[in-house]
Amino acid sequence: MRYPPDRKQATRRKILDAALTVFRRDGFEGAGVDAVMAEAGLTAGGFYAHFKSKEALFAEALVDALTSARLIRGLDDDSAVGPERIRRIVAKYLSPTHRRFVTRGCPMPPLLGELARQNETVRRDFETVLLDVVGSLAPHMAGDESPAREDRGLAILALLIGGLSLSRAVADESLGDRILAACRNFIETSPALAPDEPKTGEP
Amino acid sequence: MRYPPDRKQATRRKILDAALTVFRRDGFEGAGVDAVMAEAGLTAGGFYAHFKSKEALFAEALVDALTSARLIRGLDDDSAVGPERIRRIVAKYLSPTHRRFVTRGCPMPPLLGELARQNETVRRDFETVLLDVVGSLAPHMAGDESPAREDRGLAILALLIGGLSLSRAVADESLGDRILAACRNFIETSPALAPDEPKTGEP
DNA sequence: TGTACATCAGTGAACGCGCGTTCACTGATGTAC
DNA sequence: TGTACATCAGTGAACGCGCGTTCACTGATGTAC
Repeated sequence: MRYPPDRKQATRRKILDAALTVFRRDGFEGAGVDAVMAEAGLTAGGFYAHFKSKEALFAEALVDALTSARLIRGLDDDSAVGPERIRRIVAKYLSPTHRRFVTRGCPMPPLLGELARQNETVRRDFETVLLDVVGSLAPHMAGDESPAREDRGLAILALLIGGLSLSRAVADESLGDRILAACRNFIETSPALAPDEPKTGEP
Repeated sequence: MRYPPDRKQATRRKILDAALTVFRRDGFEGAGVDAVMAEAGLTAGGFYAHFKSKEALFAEALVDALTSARLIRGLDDDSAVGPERIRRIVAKYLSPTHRRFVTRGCPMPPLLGELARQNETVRRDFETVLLDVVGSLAPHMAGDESPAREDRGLAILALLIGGLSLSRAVADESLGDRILAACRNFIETSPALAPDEPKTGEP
């Protein structure tokens, strides 16, 4: 190789990161290739040396983001195990801070609606990472049976996404925070975080 | 008045209905004024005799849809009262049928992400109807205190929206159905539908 | 070390296209007498 | 009842604009000797 591939790889990464920022802020249809490249400090023409199309970029950026989703995988909370870990993830996910910083937050709330309109290939890629994320959540769920814990993981994920989406869609910020608190509380009092035994009296 | 206003009003309604169909299917940015008017059996030019802009149409269509949201208000289940009513709404909302028919379903899952990017006026309009919807849900919630019941309504709504959104974003339909079932089950076992007393042994 | 040449990531102008919006018009529906 | 005129909802062509994509090019980074 006459030319160091590291350089090109680094630019590709920059585009991928820029894409995530811009997509989360303006949506997939709302964000232009120009805007993404400008965010990466480049011009639009060079884009096609790295990606086949805007659609291909979207798929890869989304998968990339979820693959290394520190927040939702609880990577910063790995000291905690079991329900306590879920609790911490939920607290961070449904926080006013996360509500405010769309650009650096979870890509699912701003993009899930548009994703549902994408072709099957993109959605299959997403599906794979999603199951992987749930798989990293499940072991910490209360309960014995493995499929039930995964299902609870899916439900909690749905609640996180729906709650954050709702809180961002309303105009009043304090209502937004109230929605977040309501969702946090709902999870807190759910059996997903309760002690294992289903039928025990109070101590 | 020389010209019957009923005729114009009827056309306006047709555009509003068409808009909802097209917006739910293609999103706000994805749907063109041409497509909306075609769906209504009209041509694009006539649009501006009814609405100031595409954005104004979006706001009005969304509010209109939620104002008369039969499904989520449980208007077809008014025989049931209390938790049983919530149960029925949830079962319908998180059903494979609802997952499949985006075009005639709740407008929030496909449009919430884009709504969060709209200006404050639109979001304030949405906020008002949202609180009204929650207000129609709350009285049927388990529990005594009124604000707590509203909060549970908000959380359940978030879970409905998130669950349906997730189920539509994955490629595999059976996984979609599994997500729905997981969310239904999560609500079913939550204290929101449980009997009032927090500390009672089994009968 | 120095010079000539090769590579290729990134530039920027150009393309065709579809969008939201405007506007002169048409023709069906009404009123006047 | 019939004829002339007025209204105005809806048409369809046109507009400027920004989009995704293409492509001839440039110039920095490398190799050859």
